[in-house]
Amino acid sequence: MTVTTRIAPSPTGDPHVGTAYQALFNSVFAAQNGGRFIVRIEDTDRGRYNAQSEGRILDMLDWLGIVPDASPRREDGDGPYVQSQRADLHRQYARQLLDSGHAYRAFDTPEELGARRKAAEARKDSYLGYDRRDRALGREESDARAETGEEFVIRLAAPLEGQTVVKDRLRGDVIFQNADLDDKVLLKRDGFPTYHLAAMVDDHLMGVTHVIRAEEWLTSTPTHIQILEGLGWQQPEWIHTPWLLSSGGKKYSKRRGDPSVEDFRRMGILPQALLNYLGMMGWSMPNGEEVFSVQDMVQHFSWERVSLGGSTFDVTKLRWLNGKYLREKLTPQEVVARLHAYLAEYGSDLPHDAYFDQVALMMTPRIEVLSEFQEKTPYFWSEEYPVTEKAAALTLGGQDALKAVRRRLAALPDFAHDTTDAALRALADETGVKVGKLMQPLRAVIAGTTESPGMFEMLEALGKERVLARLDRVIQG
RNA sequence: GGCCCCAUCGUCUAGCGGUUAGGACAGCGCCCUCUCAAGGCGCAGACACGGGUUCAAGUCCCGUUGGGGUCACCA
Repeated sequence: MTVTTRIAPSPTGDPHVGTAYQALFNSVFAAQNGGRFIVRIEDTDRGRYNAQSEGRILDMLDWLGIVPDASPRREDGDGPYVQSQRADLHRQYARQLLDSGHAYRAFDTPEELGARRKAAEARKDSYLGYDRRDRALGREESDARAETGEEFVIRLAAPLEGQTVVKDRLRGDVIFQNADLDDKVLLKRDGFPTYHLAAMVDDHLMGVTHVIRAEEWLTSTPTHIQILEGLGWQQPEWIHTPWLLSSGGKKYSKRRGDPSVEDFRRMGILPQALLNYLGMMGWSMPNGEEVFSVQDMVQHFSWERVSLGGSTFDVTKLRWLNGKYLREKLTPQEVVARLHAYLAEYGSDLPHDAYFDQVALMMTPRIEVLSEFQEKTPYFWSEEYPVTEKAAALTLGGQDALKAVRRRLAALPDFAHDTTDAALRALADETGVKVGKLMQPLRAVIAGTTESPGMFEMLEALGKERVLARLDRVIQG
């Protein structure tokens, strides 16, 4: 049986980092086993459905470079991969469960249920599930009431005694007492299945062999097992992955203000770096290496190396890792190409020429994320660049040095790195001042700031004409 | 509240009975240096607690505490 894994995101809003996390582990495990990884959109909650969301989730996967073997954009014989289009199938199996006695109709209205639940909470009942009152209804009565058009849901007739054991790959046997469980809704009044039914039906029909999902699903797994048993289907392997948390120790969530994948993209995080970072959340390479590719992960992945405590997402470390990719993992050509494409995507019209490459290369060790590039380089793109207070003071106080420097630079045949280097050092030597005393005012003038790339590469890039003009603009007398 | 999961530096983690408890990010210091970075070197920093088991426990067992999840006609 070929290994098949899946993610089943709900199209309710922004593409979630958790979805990317699950996509990573699911796709890596499938790839390692020569299996298939599929994406199924779970849109059975018509109330929370968001039309744009599906496309954005699929776009996110594209951007990350995670290619599903099947998805709504890549249908094969086992689809459709959009759950709402499979509702007939779900109804059919709900019916089968009903007929085999593994499920029953419940006619309680949502209002009744809500009231009873409130009462149970008020009584401080430990059992807050469905009280199973319609489970006692005879089939004839149930059929008759349904016949008259009375609305109902179909609930699982879960076993009342004994236990259900979840054989979790990561946690071992997790034992649930059936008495603690309740009869979950399988088919809602609107005729759509709940996640519980739909996911199990689809997973089975799509040949999913390993259900790899977040830990929050662990407690509903007994229900899933019971549905599978009711249908007479084989269980997949269950694997519940650890939590992704945000700084407060709470679940990582866009709603709490944590960045979405699109936010990271906008920030100028590389997809490789994001994937790498996600990979080290809860998993580590056997050799301890922290910088690794998806291919490395495919090669070395094992559940044994997954740690179970939740991991707190640290944007600072992600940024460091992203900088590492910029400096060490990407070739200079790749960096300039990525950077230019990024800037173009967000509205910049800088031409991609040799000058751009030159500036990009000298800035590479000085930025961690792509969005920092333009903020830190205004003086390369215009004669009107901001001047910091410190730089202004340096310009004012360094007039003598600036005059001397201007004279010396003006006499140079060209502004090649080595030429200006030799000239300024010679000037410092001759006048007996430290070379820094010359360079800091110069830097303040040509960059408007005291922080910049190396002086000589900067001079070479800017060129003689622009540099002298900038000096002339500030030299007084 | 019931049930379930989890627990090593601030953070991500290594450790799978015997270690001076290792690495990375962040922090701090030094070096390099024309500034800022990058880079190099170093400092500081953790086994939640209590019982067992064992010659030996961060590692195994139990309990406590703490954190999280779940108990929706949401996924």
